[in-house]
Amino acid sequence: MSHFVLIDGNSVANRAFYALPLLSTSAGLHTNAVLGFTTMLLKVLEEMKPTHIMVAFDAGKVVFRHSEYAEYKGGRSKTPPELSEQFPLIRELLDAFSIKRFELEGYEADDIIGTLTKQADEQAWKTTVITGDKDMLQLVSEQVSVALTRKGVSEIELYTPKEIHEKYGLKPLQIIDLKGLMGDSSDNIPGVPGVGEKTALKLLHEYGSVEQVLENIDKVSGKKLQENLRENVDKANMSKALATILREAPVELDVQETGYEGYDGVPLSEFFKKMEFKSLLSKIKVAQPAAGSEQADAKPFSFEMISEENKAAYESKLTSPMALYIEMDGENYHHAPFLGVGLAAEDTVMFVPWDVAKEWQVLCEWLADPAKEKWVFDGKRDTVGLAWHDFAIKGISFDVYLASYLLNAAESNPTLDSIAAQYAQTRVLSDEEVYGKGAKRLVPEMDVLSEHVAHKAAAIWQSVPVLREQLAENEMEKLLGELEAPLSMVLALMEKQGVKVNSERLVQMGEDLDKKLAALTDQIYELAGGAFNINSPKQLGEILFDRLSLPVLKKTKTGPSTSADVLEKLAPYHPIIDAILTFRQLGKLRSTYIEGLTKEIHTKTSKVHTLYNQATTATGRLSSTDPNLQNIPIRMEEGRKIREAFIPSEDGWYMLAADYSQIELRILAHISQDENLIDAFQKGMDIHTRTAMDVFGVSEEEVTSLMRRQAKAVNFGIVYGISDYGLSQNLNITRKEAGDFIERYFDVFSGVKRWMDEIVQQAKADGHVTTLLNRRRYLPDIRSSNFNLRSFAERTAMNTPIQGTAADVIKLAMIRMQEAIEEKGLDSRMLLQVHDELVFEVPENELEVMRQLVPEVMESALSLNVPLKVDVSDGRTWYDAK
DNA sequence: TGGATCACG
DNA sequence: ACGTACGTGATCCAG
Repeated sequence: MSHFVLIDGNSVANRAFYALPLLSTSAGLHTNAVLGFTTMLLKVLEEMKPTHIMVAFDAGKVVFRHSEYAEYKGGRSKTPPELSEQFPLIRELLDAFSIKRFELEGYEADDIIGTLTKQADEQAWKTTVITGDKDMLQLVSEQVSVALTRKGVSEIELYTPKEIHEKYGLKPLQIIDLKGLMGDSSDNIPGVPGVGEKTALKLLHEYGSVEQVLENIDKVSGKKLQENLRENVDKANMSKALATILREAPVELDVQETGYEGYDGVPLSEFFKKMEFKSLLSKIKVAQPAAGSEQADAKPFSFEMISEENKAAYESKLTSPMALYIEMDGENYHHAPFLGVGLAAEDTVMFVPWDVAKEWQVLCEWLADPAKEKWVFDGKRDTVGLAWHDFAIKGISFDVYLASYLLNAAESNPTLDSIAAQYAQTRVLSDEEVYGKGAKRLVPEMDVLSEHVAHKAAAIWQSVPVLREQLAENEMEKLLGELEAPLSMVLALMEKQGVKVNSERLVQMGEDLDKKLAALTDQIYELAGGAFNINSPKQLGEILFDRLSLPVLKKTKTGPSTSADVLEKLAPYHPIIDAILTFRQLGKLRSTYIEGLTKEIHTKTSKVHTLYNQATTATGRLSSTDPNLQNIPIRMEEGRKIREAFIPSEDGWYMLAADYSQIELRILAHISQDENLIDAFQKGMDIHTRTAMDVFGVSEEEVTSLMRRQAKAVNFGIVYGISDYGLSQNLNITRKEAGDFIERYFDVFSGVKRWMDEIVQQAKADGHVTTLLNRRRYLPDIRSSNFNLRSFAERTAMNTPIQGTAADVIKLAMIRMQEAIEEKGLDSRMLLQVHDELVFEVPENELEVMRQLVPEVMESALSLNVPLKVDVSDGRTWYDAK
């Protein structure tokens, strides 16, 4: 049966460009979009086996829509030169694949594809459209499916009328009405103001089309919505017209000419060589032994199932290096049962059920042998998981999880299926596909499970050389090898060690809170004149703004805001406000920190064992979950008491906390080279007081507490990438006043101003910013013509080098600190990291040593042109280490 | 499941 | 004119 595949070339190239790090050949030619395009093509050819295939491109400047609406696509950022230069290469690529490409002066790829799918419908051909553009869903029919690329281009999601109905409750053609109502900022289609996806869907479910909605405005619920619709009838109609893909373009293409019989490996491998796609070269040889032969496909995947009986025969297969994946039942590796072990090398793939593995002496020795190199996905998970089973693992020499995160921190928490799609030939199913999700989650039968795990191991094996190549290209080998990889082993120790919790203390605090909350609840009901759910912003809003007629100062998408900063302003109007604020505060302590924390206490150890996520944040910081130990209260005294429940795990020991003082501003001083800021730190001054002196032009004695508070807010703003609006919100002053502060700040700290301008310029030129240790963050919106997107990216460009370098520094300090503890044979243990703070438990006889050693190591982690300063303190509980 | 809120740096 | 502070995670409600 025929299968016609139509590819939206511009859309796929764009997606690929922004999803992959900016790779280039040794000659400096950028190739990331080409690589993404290639990966997608190989996948489509293999999985869809098209009999006919074609790629459409936009052509010419004047698209017919422009004459209808001058702003069309006005919101779209200019194509960056790094991408433009790749289009000719993509054309070359298609020629090498012998795939027909097509463009039509004055028309977009959408319109060409729209026209061809109409013909396909008429001829009843099975057709699949590949694109990243959701608008194209309007083309779906019984004959035509649309495959949307996801996660860049590495995954595709197939839509037939059934999926569209399931997701939106709409017929494919109603996608046009959906866009007409909600608009599309990326194409600058305005839509109706105040109507987003939810409202648009509600309206369409009721009335069916834009026209029907407009005819029935009077019946629509919601006064504001009616008003918006009435005032924007023209906009809605125009938006619908703009969103409609043309299906009558003058396309003169004989579909028979797009017939596809596979590619010739010779020109393709030539092209790959030119692009320096070394890893893909091997792949096409396998896929293309003889043109046209049915046997051309890669050899079927196979692996060895290891059992008690046959294991002896595979002892010699445990080589070095080797890829290793440990499958566990669940996310939390402190508890998750082990299911099995996948192993892979050049010509071996094995699966060992855990019951077999744990009794296989040779495997356990291999795991513990530091000379046997292991390539893994998340070595911390393996290390901690195995430690709970009393097994050791040594010799982890490459971690694809960390490598993939460094190459693109925007894709947080990389999964093995997406890594495989980007860097390997083997396809790995997502865990959700194998296990199901939510209540339906189930460990599958052994045959399914073993194959899944075997694929994972094989994918790790194949990914490593590609990842190594790309890390080298981006000069991030040291960042991985000397920072993130050793850090993961330090974090493994900290997580496994855990922190002892005094649960009696928590219970006691919980009982106190229960009493106070009960009293507050009565008081609030009385003041409100009836019972309601205080935790529901909606119900609370009704009480405050309807029944008590308090003024609405701020709104959220769903109604009037009841957030703390608004309530604080309302406090003078009514006594209920203070009661609500206290209720919220205490309620948070009870639910998150008493009940939530108690649930996480490990029954055997009476400790909490957090999970540090090393591959989540865009800036390079860690995050902590289950429980989150990086947001334990400290600012308010009542909350701070929670820290009394965090205690040393050995009798007579102490908690010791050490935090960097003003690390972000010190880093700013270093990277901006601002003389004034450097001077302040070299003189060891209080930085907020010094800022107040300079900004307000007063002497140290004349700085009032208000001036210092305002200067402190300005310093925060500087680190966040300042805006007058943000500062005015924070300080409750006018925008003008905030603007004046900023101006005066930049007068005195002109080096900071210069650096901020430069870093934004640099981000625009490179498309990314970096930290001192060359951690990289891509900022695709930095060239956007959309003010909001661009401003956000600009602030990020200013903040990320600062926050990210601070993360680099403390990570380095943690590695040095663990080394120091081991070298000196100390019993003290590192327990927690809270961004700029490290917490240890320390035996009494090591207190003196640690009070010296910890600040010394932390302050010398990285040498800057201002000193780093660390404050250290200790006590019987975490609370007392203040 | 997404939004609002609030805990931390 | 636009409408925001930077980075996280947990809990609760409502649809």
